[in-house]
Amino acid sequence: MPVLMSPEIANKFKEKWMMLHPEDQDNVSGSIHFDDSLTSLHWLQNFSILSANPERTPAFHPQHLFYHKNQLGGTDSPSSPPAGDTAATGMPQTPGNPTTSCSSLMNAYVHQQTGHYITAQTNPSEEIDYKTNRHVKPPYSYATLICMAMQASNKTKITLSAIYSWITENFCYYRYAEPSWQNSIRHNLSLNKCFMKVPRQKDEPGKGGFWQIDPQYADMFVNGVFKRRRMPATNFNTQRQSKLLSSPGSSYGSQCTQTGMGIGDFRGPVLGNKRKQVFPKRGSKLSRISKSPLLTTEIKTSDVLRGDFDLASVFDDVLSGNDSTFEDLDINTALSSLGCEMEVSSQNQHGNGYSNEDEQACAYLEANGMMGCNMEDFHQQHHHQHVQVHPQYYEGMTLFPEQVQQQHQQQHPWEIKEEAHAIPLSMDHGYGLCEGFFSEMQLWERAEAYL
DNA sequence: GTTTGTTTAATTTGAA
DNA sequence: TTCAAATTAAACAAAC
Repeated sequence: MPVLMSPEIANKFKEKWMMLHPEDQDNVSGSIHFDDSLTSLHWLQNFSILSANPERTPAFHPQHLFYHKNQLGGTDSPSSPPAGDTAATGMPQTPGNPTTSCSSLMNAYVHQQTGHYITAQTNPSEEIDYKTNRHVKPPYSYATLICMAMQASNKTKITLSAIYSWITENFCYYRYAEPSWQNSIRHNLSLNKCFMKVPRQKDEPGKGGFWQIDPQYADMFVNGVFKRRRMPATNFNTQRQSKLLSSPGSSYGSQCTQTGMGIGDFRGPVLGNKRKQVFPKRGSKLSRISKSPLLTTEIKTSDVLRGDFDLASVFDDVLSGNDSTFEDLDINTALSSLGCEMEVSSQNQHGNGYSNEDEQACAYLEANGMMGCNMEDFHQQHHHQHVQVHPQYYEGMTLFPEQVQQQHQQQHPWEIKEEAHAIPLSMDHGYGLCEGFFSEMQLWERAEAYL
């Protein structure tokens, strides 16, 4: 049985569970009881879902509803879009913008196709299959597509032609579209700071170089979704910039000031409507590694702020009976993983956690950049924690810095100047981090949907 | 000649 | 409404 604390929640949850799993009735009437002392969710009720900024909601995974893993030549391919990717331009947005709230996503994410909307909850089978539908432009930005291709390739670098191939293989639209999109891809690779070119070795045959995601900006690609557009300048960058600017040797501050460090942070600021190159171009692309904010700034961040653990998915799993057991819903264990007993990766050994939401958001973003670990490894090593993790989350999910290090060593030749160090976190710190984390993920709002 | 890569410019779109 | 991200188009050069 799940261990839920708040009696009301527990009872509601129990009712719902019993509707779905009447076979467990015996257990309930038996000796098993709701442990009210160890895994209380009372604290959840203190979180303000109103204050949570959906734009910065790190933990919600729309793939949960829409991102299916198909197999095509060993690569991942999407069907319907991660709604968090609002980078779509070819795809008409719904009046109720799917990015505006988690609950709207949860309850009635709608996708427009040929003039009518699809409600995922009511009829998920109507998801658009972009792999076969040549008429609907995938609602992914080019940057997202590039990242998808890179990620699907399971290699650290990928050629332009491979990017083309992956896109055409997995998105029918581009198979028949005018080839101008390839120009846009190239343009994106060149202009987008997130991508860096890896020159081909002299003895390496072939045309052109390789491309990879600049680890400095890897945080922009989360769970297959390229974060989009500017952060609110006032609540994201202000403190961060002051810190970064005061950080010796870091040029990050001057850069992020330009655009708020949103994804698609193209090189050079925009003056009026014209872009003007200010930063060192081409030649400096490869040298950016050394000035990565991920590697030079003081806060290496909290894993708990990563947000890739989607507690709601656990609810989903349990309620859908998707190979889950009640043990899988051991919220307490999950919370332990997230903070209450967690270790925090931080460069700043003297850090006291995060003083406000901005810091948390920044830390979260930076954490993402460091978190490229293979979740299968993670799951194997931490299965004892009873945290059921959706397979589709594996790719981007990381909770433990050692996996990051391992991953970097194994798969990413990216230069890591400084390694994150795990430091013990006190309960107070952990609680505070938990609070920040969950206020961001609007967990309560999601959990409420089940009650 | 084709592909790849860079750059500029204009336009569209979305968030604040 | 404004600003900036994202897209689109195009020109050009270098490499294959």
